[in-house]
Amino acid sequence: MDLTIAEENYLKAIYHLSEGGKKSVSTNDIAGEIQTKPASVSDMLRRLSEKQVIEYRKYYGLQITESGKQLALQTIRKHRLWEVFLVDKLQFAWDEVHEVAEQLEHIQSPLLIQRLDAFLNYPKFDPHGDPIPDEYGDVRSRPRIPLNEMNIDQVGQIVAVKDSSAAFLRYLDKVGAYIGARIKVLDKVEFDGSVEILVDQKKTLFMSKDVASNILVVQS
Amino acid sequence: MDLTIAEENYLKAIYHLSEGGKKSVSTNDIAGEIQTKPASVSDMLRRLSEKQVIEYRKYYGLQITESGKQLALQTIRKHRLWEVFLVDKLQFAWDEVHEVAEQLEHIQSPLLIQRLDAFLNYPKFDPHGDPIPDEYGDVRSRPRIPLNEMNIDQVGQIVAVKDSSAAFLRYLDKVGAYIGARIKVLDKVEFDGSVEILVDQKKTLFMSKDVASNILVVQS
DNA sequence: AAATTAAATTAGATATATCTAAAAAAAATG
DNA sequence: CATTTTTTTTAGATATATCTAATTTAATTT
Repeated sequence: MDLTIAEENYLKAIYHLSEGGKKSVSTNDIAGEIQTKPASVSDMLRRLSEKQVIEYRKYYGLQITESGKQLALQTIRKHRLWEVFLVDKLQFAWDEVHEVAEQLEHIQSPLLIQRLDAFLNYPKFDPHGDPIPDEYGDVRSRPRIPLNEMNIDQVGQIVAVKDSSAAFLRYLDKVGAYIGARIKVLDKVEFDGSVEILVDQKKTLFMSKDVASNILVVQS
Repeated sequence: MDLTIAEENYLKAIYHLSEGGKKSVSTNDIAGEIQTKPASVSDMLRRLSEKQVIEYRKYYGLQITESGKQLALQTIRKHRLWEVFLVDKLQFAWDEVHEVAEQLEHIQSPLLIQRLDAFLNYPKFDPHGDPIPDEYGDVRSRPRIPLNEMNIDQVGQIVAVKDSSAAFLRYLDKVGAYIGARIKVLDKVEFDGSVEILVDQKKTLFMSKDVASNILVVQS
């Protein structure tokens, strides 16, 4: 079962929305994620359903099938491997890689991905800290919590951001926070939820609850 | 002026056929090169003409424009850089790279190609010995002649093949001829044009005129 | 529960890219 | 130079992917 590029993009969006905790994925949600109109989504859902990568009942809802999930995971695997390549080998900044990886993820060649994986030394996480599924679609993710849910004096490591808009990524870069940074919570302000953290045992940083809740960490 | 992937492929084929020595490029030639039907070619020629990458007069013929040539050269540049990447970095064999490079050549990101070029150390030739155009479309190619046109006792180096079909490439590999091999012409048979060559000062090889005329060499 | 609002789908259009079959133009042949 | 053959183009169909506008279904409100 081969998917077109558009179908791959829809399926990836559906997978992300399904995993995003939401109970059901709506046509509007998908339209928002893909930057398209609900009418186009309805059309595509019918096609994806015919290809059996989703189960779909009109006006009711949809569910991604096991084979659909596997296909989505392989696309995600390719996307994240290419991101590692761009950052590690071609000196891209971690907030510049998304668009190019969106194109590269659709290249079809199992051998290419196998070799790329080896060339990059089998990375387990992409430059944003997101886990890279293996060739069987298995993801070994560490438990991650929003920074604002850590307690005072706890230490951990930034592993990802929820909102990966270029604007937010640039903001993080500017204040000196980055994926992989080791942090310690120095203080939490009760009434507004803002936090004060120590980055790499050197720099003190103050951030609003809005910002802190967008940063995901693993505790150590 | 942005081209679709199909348009890029047609334009590249037209460029190759134009450079291939032939005085005029026919609809049938293009259909053969692209693996499509003449009717589809006619349609596409109209579109390429509208986008001003070719000049086209129905039933008469076509000419690639300067801007068309530049676009084709950039696609070829990308294709060949990716081939170098696949062979040098990912251990692909030189007869395995074409299909994947056909996909990778359509990735749009000037920065990516700039960085890839640097990462590969600004290669001037691809794994088949074909020259890589620079970012301005300039190609510095060495004078190349078919192997069967060399004279007895002359020495040189294999730099490319005319017919790069997988079958032919595998044949070459099998007999021990490869891009970069240093050769010396030991004998030429007048009546059938076949040649006997010494490869890397070790191995003696006998080949028909058909094979020899498909192998391009630079003399030294 | 009827009326209103929101969400989702269908109908119909457009654009790309392809095909087969038919028609037109150019080239080759007797 | 008229006829045949080849080449090329057009006409009409199909498939993908998208849109706007209209319709249908579901959810919400009164």
